[in-house]
Amino acid sequence: MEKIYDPSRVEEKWYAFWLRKKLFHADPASKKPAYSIVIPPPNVTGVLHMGHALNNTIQDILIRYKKMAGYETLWMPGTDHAGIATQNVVERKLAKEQKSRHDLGRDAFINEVWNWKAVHHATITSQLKQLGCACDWNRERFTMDEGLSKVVRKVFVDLYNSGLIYKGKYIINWCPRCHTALSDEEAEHRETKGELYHFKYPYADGPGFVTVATTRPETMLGDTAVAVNPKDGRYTDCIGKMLLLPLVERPIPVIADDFVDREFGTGAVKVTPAHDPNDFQMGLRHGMDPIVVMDEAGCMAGPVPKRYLGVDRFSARQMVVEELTVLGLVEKIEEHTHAVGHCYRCSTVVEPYYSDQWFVKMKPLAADALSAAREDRITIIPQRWRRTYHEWMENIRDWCISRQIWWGHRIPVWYCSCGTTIVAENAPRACPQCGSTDLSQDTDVLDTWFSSWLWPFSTMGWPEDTAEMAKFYPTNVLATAPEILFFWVARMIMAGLYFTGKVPFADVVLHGTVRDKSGRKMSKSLGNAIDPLKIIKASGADALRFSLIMITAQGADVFLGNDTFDIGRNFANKLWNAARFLLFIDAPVISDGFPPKERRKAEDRWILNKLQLTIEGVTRSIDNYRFNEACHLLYDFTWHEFCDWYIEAKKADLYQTERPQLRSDALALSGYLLETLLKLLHPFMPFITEEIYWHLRDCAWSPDRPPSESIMTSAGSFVTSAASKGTAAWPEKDDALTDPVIEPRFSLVKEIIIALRTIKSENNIPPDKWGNAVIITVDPDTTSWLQSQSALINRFAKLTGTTIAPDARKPEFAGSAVVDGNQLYISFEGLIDREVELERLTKESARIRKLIDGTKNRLDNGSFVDRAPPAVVAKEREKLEGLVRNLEKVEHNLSVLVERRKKISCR
RNA sequence: GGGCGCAUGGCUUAGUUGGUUAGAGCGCCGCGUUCACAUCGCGGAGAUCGCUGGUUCGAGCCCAGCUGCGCCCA
Repeated sequence: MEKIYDPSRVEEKWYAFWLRKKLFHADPASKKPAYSIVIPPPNVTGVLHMGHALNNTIQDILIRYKKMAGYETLWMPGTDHAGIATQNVVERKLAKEQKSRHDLGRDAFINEVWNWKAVHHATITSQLKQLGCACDWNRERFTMDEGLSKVVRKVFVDLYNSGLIYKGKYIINWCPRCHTALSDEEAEHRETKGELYHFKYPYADGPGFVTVATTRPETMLGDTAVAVNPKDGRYTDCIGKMLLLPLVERPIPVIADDFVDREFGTGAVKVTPAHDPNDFQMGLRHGMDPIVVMDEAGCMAGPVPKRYLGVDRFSARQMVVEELTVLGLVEKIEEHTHAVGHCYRCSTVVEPYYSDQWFVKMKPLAADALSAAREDRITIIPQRWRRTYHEWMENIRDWCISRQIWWGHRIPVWYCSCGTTIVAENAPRACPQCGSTDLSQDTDVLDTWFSSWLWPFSTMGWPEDTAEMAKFYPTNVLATAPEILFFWVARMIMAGLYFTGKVPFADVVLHGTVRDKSGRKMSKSLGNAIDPLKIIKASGADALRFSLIMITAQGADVFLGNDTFDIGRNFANKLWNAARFLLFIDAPVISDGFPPKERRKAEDRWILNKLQLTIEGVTRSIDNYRFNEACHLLYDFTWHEFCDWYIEAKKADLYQTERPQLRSDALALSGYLLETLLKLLHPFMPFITEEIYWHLRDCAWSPDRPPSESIMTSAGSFVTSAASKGTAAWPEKDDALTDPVIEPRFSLVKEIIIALRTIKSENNIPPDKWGNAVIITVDPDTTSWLQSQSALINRFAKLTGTTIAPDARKPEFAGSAVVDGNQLYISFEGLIDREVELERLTKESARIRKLIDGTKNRLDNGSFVDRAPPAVVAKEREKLEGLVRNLEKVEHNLSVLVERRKKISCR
């Protein structure tokens, strides 16, 4: 074993081993209880980023933990065709060759995307493997594979036949760059600085004008009215009058509508039904036909003055303002900040656009999904997101599912020249009405989420009654980011309930967003992304995973810097070296098995008790999805208990050769502790734990264990059956090894050691300098207890000896401390610095006084004594007693120092 | 405009039903390397828990208001 752990030498080997052993393969025929997760499918042409790393590590922890705990686990992997994003990527590639998708034609273009997919698909999946993900790769799915495509068509037809899918002309979000409609969720609203323009619209017949305020001058070319609030006294007289729309010279009426906000601008707004969602609604209420004045590229078109034709919408805005200025119709221009929709794929400003699209009626679907959450048939973690989910469900709007792109599931609708619309799973041969074979399929494709929302059951073979559906559906957990709560999670719940009658998962675990140190979202375009693969290369997947999970509080955002991953790297190295040390004790032979109770020493009892608490805590934390808590427990136990105290304490037994049994016991205990620890750590750090476990198995400790067994499936303990519990690989708390009595006793020893070390350190006495300590104990029980631990104290505090007695003589001049009433003294000839000691003790005395004051105040308060639970009061009294006792002794030591100083200065 | 969340040492933070001497990691200071690990060990300094008020015997934790920041939806 190398002195420094090198993950690059072991990770690949173990992943291959797991695959070879088919450890990730789920068997639907298994008798074990099922536990399943479907992966949030990453974009098929994407690359692994930190968000994926966090998301998939969480899933992997759950899967490995449950597998070890005896479940038949399925982690369903797969990828998403990501319609717009993937099409954009391939179009960009074509653009470099001076080609457009139209040059290729639809079929050739789609072919091109499939080729691209074939090349890049391996990237993301191999990266998930590098991360260590225990996915069942034999079941890997793709949203556009044959089976899933069939499900998409079936679902479309079903919803259409049930009246839940319809086609119609409505205003939708249009991306002029991607040339497609977007759903409301895909239009991101961003606060944008702009201007509020005040334009005068003159009356058609006579003098005067109405001033309207708008943020989008270019749309005025499509105005069909000006609206005011009927309750707005300023405009009462204008209602019903006609205005002459400037530039276009079209007469438009002044209408009254409650929707108009009297406070906004001038209280009069222009109405453009074809280019604003609110105006569209107003248009419907007042029977106005929308006038479309832009084309699909966002350039002015339709019934606009000729000079505007083909002008880009933002240039048109300038033109309109300039021309109205010339006409003297601009009253004023104010700065104005408002929310502007941007395409979530390309950030282009979205155009509200009136066009023919397909929609899903959401209200009927939402009702069930809402009650599922209300009735806790589904749990959202952390809980605070529940409300967000409820609110979205309650105010749900219809879902625009048609996209004017080529890459995706083509809408299964055919039109006949006779006017008949045919909605069918498979292409019809002829029109059922007229028999014509001259049919053309709808050119649009479906929103990618229209396949994603079926993911939890389409991947398992629905609508067939597959073994997978029976065993693994519904799934247990969905782990994802809150950003796609609406896009995906809510819709999956709706689809699950509607099509399978079941919520698709019991728990939704929402984790935070990965950010850089200054709080900005990590993104390629910002250039602040940390590449998880670089981290894996440098420090290993285990270091990446452990660091990430350790610093990620449940549901909270994560802030990553370049040094963040040192946590996991250093921890892995610590673990490695602890194991290396134990395995280094040459030819470890366990002659006598796991030591029975009477052979266990204080440190053994203490660490075994701590281990049981750790098993319990880690298990509970994972069950509650508090992964960082589990990491902290494991980190602290491994480093600050197992390594810092236990192994150090055990060195005495391990290095000696006189008494083989002591050595054997120490090895058996250490072996048991280490293997249990490795198992608890395995879900977080799969590679290094498997590697060390293999080293353990490979030595004399495990004569009966084949080295081919994985830590994931290795039940019980190989050290000895005495300490093994359960039949699963995941450790269970063993009540025979808990020992609550030892904890305070061992803590006292630790505190005394720390106090002695502090005296030495503060007085600048080199740690290797040996000396004698005196402990004046507080009672007989403590005396005998500490006496039994004197060897440990001497070794840890690096002392030649310690005198422990209730009436021990205290040294003439010494460094001192008080721990639980026990007085500690170390006298180093001429080395104790009086001033240092004076300062230390003064500080200590002040600290205790402060605590005493607080405690006294509480106890002097009559109502506290009367009203607080007696146990709390008793505890306070006890605390006060102890503090007073300590203070007296500290004060005494202090006074001795002061006296000495006086004497010296008198001389 | 509506909703949600956050504010704890220099930095990042834990603190799950109110009673702990408020923990940790990084950074900092001092000492230390034959005997697992310098990706290390030992010790130390550093926090009136954003502000104001309230509930309570008792508030980092509960309530209200304020300030600042973030997110979501209009």
